[in-house]
Parts: sequence; C-alpha cells; structure tokens
Amino acid sequence: MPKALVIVESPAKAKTIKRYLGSDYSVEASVGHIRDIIQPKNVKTDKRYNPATHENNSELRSYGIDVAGQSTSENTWEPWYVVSENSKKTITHLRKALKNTELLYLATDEDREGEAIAWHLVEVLKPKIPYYRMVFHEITEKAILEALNHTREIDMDLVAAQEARRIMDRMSGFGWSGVMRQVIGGGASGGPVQSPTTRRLVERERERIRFISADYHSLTASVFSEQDEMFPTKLVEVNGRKVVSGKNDFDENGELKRSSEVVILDQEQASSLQEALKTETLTVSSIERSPYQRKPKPPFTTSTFQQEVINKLGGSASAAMGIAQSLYQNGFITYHRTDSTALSDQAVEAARVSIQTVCGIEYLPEKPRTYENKTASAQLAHEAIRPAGEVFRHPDELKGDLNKDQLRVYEIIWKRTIASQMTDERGETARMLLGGIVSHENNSEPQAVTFSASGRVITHQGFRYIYEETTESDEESEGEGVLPDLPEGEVVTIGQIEVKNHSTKPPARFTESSIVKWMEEVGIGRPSTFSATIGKIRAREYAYKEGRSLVPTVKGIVGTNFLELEFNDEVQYHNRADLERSLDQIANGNEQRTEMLDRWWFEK
DNA sequence: CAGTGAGCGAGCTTCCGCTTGACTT
Repeated sequence: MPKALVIVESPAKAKTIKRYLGSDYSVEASVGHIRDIIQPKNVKTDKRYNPATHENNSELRSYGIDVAGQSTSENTWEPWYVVSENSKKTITHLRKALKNTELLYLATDEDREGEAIAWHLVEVLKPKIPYYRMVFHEITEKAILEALNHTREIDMDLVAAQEARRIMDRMSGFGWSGVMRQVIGGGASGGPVQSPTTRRLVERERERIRFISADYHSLTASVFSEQDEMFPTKLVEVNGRKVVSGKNDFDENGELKRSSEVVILDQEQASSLQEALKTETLTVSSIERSPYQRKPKPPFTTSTFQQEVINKLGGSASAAMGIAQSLYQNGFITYHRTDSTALSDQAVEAARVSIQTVCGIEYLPEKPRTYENKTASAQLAHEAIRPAGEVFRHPDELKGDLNKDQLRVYEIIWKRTIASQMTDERGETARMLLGGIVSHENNSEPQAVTFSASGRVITHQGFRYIYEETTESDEESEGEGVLPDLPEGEVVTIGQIEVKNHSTKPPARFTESSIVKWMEEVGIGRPSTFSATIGKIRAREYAYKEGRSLVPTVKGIVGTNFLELEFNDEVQYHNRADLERSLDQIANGNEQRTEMLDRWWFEK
C-alpha cells in the first residue's frame, strides 16, 4: 500500500513522476482546476441561497459573487464555488486514493493558478491526514526527490491573488458581455482578454483604411572594379540629400517626414539620372568593415513555439498546440504550456552532447547559455519546451514513432533547443560609399551622387548551422555577398542600371502568429489561452481568417467602438499589465485582496 | 368590446485559466 498520495495537474506528468517515486507513492492528477465560481443562473437553486438575505444581492445574482458577505463593516468578496461538472469523477477518484494513504502532497504547478488548485483540493477533499505543498519546476528525478524534502505550506497570499484575478475576470467579462449583447445581440461576448485583442485587430484595420500610399523610385547599378569584380550598388544621395528608400521616410498620410533633408526620385528624374549615368564612373570614397555577432534565440515558450510553427509549417495556433499535446503525452517533449525559457541542468547537458555529436565541437561554447525572461507577467512554473529526457533523441530516430506533422514539429523543437546552446554566428559586414558627378545633356547643373554597397561575410555559422528563425516581415535581405577589397579612390565603371517603381503599402493585417506575439508582449492572455482566444474571436465572428490574415468583421468593429465608449480605460492594453502589478501586491502580502477589489469595483 | 402598448419579470447567455478526452461537423 502506498504511503503517500501526490496530486499534480496533468495526468501525463503523473505518469512520469510515478516512475521516479516508485511503489511507496501513488500519483494522481487533478486535471486542471476542479472548482469554479457558480453560474449566476444556478445561484437560486444552490443550497447556500437564502431568499431573506440574498434576494436583493445583485452582485451575487449577476456574478455568483457575494461582495458584501455576512460582515456589516466591510466587504468580504466571497465567490460561491462549485465543483465543475467535469471534475466530479476526478474528485471521487482522488477521495478513494486519499483513503489508503498516510500523507498528501499537493504538487500542483508553482504559479498563481496552481497554488489556487492546491487550496481548492484541500477545501474539497478535507484531508484528515497531514498534507504538504510540494513544488518543482522541472520533471527530473533529482528535482522531484528534492521537492519531496523541501515542502512548505500553501501560500494563502498567492491564492488570494488568484481569487482576485478570477473575480475581476468574471465581473468585467459578464459586464462587458452585457454591453456587447445590447449592441450586437445573440450570444455576443466581451472580456478583458478577447476584447483588447479584438480591438488591436480593429485598430490595425483603421490604420489600413486611413493609410495613404506614396510613390517613389529606386535606382540600382552594377559596377565593375579595375580587376573586373562586379557588385551591386544603390543610389543613396543626390546633392547631399538622402534618396527616399522606403516606408520609414513617409508618415501615415503618405507625406515625407523630413522633406528638407530627403529627395524623392520621380520617374522623370530617375530616368534622366539613369541615362546620364551610363557614361559616368564612380569613385570609392570610403569602406567600413565591422565585425558582427548574432546570438541564438532562447528555447521555446508557448508563444514563440506557436509563432514558429505557424511561420514554418503554416496552420493555426490551436493546430500547433494539438500536435504539441500529442508529443507531450507520449513523452517526446516537455510540457508545452509554459512562459519560461529556462532549461534544466540536465537539458543543457543533453543539448551540449547533441551539439558535439551533430554539429561538432567548434559549435560548443565554453559555458552554457542562460536566458532571462523578458515578459513581466511570466509565472515560470515550468521549463521551456524542449525534447524530453536526459538524452535528446535525434528526429531521424523517431521516424517510425511519429507521423509527419509530429516529426516536423519535434524537429523544430529539437533544433531550437540545441541552437539555443550553440555559439554565436560571427562575421563581418562591410559598407562602401562611392561618389560621382553626373552632367546632364540639357544645360542643367551637374549633380553629385552617392551610391552605397554592402556585404556580409560569415566567418563562423554558429547556431545557424542548424536553425534559422523565420520572421513574417518580408524585408528584402540584401548585401549577403562578398564585397571586394577596394582602396579609397579606386574608380569603378557602371554596368547595368535599373530603375524601379515602388509604392508604400499599408501595415499588414495581423496573423495568428503576430497576434500571439503581441498578446504575450503586452501580457494579455496566458500560454493555455492564446490559441483559445483566437478561436473565440473567430467563433463570435469578430474576425475571420482570409488566408493567414485575421480580418475584423463589422460585428468586431461595432463592438469595439462601443466598448471604447463605455469602458475606455479598461479596454486599454496596459490595463492587464497594471492589473498584474496589483495582483503581485496581493501575492506579496502588501495589500489585502478585499481592499484592492473595493477600489477596483467601487471607485471607477 | 376588441385591439394596442407600456411596463415588468423570468430565463438564457456571457468571463479567464487550468487540464483532457468525448463529442460533433
């Protein structure tokens, strides 16, 4: 008979931990949250309901939260919790497991939600045996055994912070949904995550509608050195004024930003320069070479994982998560809902071994790399997403075990993890300036022109040996070639001259990839909800997908307009980040949950 | 007297975040 019961959140995690702990322990899963705030429609039939005291309690009837509570002096903000329908079986199962043990370990994730789950488990199971809070941030034998020896009590401040978060989400969510239904009708909804996200799509659409395009021309010339080395150059200045070269030179009205310092080439000017340049030469005026280094990207969080899979393989955020789920449950990768870029010591070691065998010793830095998490809202309960185990299995070994999509996703995770521990890419960039004087056939003044050429030489590939991140921006990559080593003053002849017409494009619509990136940056949503939120926005018809783009609908636009009118401050993006700071104050014990909620609800 | 309209109340839905399967299109 097992001596202790360990409860974690995920069944797959339970299975792994069971292997480390042996027969003295039984390991079970809560399968996520087990209770939630009651649905308002069920309040009247709940056994806690008493018409005499609750009849006129409007917050309780509308939100399932008894704000005033029994106290006459101050608000107690008591949510009425009920066991979720899906969790009833789990609870029965856990009760049974609890009967046969002497100790209980609550090993839910060490973050705000995990702490709350641990507390809810105690509230529901009411254990008669000693129970301990046990935490770990990686599923390795060492980490688990250490965690067993360093238990603590449930952190009630952290639980209070979670409860405040839940209460605010319920009240603002149902509140905004009321407005959305008045405007749009049906099952329309609004909320502190879906509405700002929808609003971002709408704002981008407004920018696109407002956008005024501008035209300009570019002039490029291939030139030849005395040794007959050919390389491409680009016209950058005429008479000391910079030639307009892209959207950054224009404002959103299509007007030049610094019209006194720059010059637009129109068709006529470009052609006349083209004609006149045919008989001219250019002189090298300067050449600058400077070394550069590029660091690899950190290993995957949920957000960066979704972005990369969408950019490299196509598909949606939820499709990427579905594949990750199957890889996780079958033990190929670590947990896929995480906001941490940290790797366990064991994982770093595995990556370093892989680098040596797959890439070679010259790609192995002396010391392992560590990455700082940059998002303020990160909870850091897990590792980064990486291949599971003490030794990373090469994708080729898994061809028989995985289907095509799983294999491609595994390979991306494997490469990204290994690359994150590899050496920097190193090389040298070069920029050459060439000057000339152009005389025109008609009697107009001669013009001074400056051309530029750039090049890049990679001396050590580093992490790029194995991994290249794909970005959405379609900026033309130029100057990848080698620039000849010409002395200042060398004269070059001009070969082919090309004039191209360009017009500036409005900012692109968001894709699933770029909106997930934005959500993480501003701290809206969590790893478990990024893809669900996009799904919700589409299901409510606030936006639809056209190719990869997310296009807001009339419903989305009208709804956003009304929310901006009714709840302007709350739909501001920074609101969620501000809220996060308030929750930290509660979690750190610097403020009472009830004080913060009073201020939030009654002083607005 | 029949038809109309104001006013009221009941019932339904909605939030975010944590987990998987069991469902349907």
